[in-house]
Amino acid sequence: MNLQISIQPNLKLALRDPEASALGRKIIREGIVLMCQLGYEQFTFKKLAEAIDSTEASIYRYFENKHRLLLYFLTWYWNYVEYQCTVSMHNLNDPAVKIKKIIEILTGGLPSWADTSDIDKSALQDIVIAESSKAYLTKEVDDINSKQLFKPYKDLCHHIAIVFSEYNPKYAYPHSLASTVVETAQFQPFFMAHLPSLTDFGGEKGNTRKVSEYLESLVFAALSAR
Amino acid sequence: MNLQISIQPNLKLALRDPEASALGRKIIREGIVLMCQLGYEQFTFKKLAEAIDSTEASIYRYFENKHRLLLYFLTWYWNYVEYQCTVSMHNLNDPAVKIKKIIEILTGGLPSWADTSDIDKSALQDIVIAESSKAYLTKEVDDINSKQLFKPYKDLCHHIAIVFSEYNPKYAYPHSLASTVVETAQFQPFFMAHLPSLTDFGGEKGNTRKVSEYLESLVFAALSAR
DNA sequence: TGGAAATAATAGTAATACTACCATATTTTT
DNA sequence: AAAAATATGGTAGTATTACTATTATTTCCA
Repeated sequence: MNLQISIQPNLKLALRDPEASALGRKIIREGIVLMCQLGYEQFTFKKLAEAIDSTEASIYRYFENKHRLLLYFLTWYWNYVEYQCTVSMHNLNDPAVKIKKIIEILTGGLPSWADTSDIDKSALQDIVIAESSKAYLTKEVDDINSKQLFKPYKDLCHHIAIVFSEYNPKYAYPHSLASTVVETAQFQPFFMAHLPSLTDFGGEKGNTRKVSEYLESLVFAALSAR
Repeated sequence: MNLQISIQPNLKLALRDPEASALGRKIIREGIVLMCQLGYEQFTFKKLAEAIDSTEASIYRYFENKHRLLLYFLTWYWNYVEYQCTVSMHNLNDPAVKIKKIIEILTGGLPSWADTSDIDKSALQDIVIAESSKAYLTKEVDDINSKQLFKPYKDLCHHIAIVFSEYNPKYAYPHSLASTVVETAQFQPFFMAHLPSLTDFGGEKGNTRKVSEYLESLVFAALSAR
């Protein structure tokens, strides 16, 4: 089973396929680590070029700008989550069990099994938590959306919404609940680490189990109401 | 009753009180309109200076940088929401009614009654929706938090959490639910406008009633479960 | 009316976000 | 194996951003 196929990001994101060359792969591998360290705002192509012993101009031949590189990272991540969900639910029938599995995956609680890529998934997840909103909270959002670049994220939410509807076909807000859950799965760990008074979870780093429990109780309550 | 008193932002946010001078007031009034138009990334002090017929250097005497100006706007907004909540709930006893009122205010569905300020609240609300996450999704978050600059936001969430606990003292996640609701009240309208497939609400602009209904059902389900 | 403070006007710096150009290395095609 | 195409490196350069500094002028207010 080749994992690469299913997590291949949209090629429109990049000017040329970064997985097809040594330099491209270095841009992705090291880019993830560096953006995680510096944060999106402080991250620059110049710094990345220094880190991988290349030049700014060479990186620009792969990605128009750092926002596209961020989108590439996020696309990789959402495709990976989607893939994990698909595989995990392959032989599950009970929607309740499926929902629990989805939440476990979303909060990163599922140990990522070995795959062929050497992406630093922990760094990638930190990027998703801290930067993913910046993918769409921009004036370019409609333009980017019209190029289908949010498709993996929207598809994931849609598939989650379908499982919610399976559990309770009468529920009126499956898509809103799906996007709320996906967003909350990023925000609550961030709050836990930096603004703990916005949560009810102890400061123990990586207390993702608590976040899962909260989300489970929220989802099942919403889907079971009245 | 003087509204100004209760929505005075933390003075540590600004180098000098912008409400105390004509230039300062222009920075705030026009700054809100311009940041709403351009978005946080494209907004610059230089552009604002041109718009108010002043200079970059003069604006820097009021705010260290544009991130602090954004924080000032958000602080104003959260103080305003907190004030609206306080006044609205003054003679309410039923926690269920209080919760409905809070959600109505959060989604901006409550017509803002006349107050003495001439702030463009519609533009301010657009800024909150599109930019508020950028206040804390930065590597400076711990530094800013240690200066208490998120206090109004955290206080608001805390007060909402208290009302949730009033409704159901046994509920285990009042703070997480409060921050989830406040965040979702911003994200769902954004999705509605730009990524409608992430919601279950028709594209009719300003369909805040639907967002309120979704949030009400979510909150009451969560607080009433089992 | 004199002094302090605020603002304007101008200049300047380092960094960012690119674009352009050319030489060289590598890969692909024939 | 030679020729052609493509990828990369190296260097430069531009416009904009995010500031800081200096001095002159205006406004405030005691």
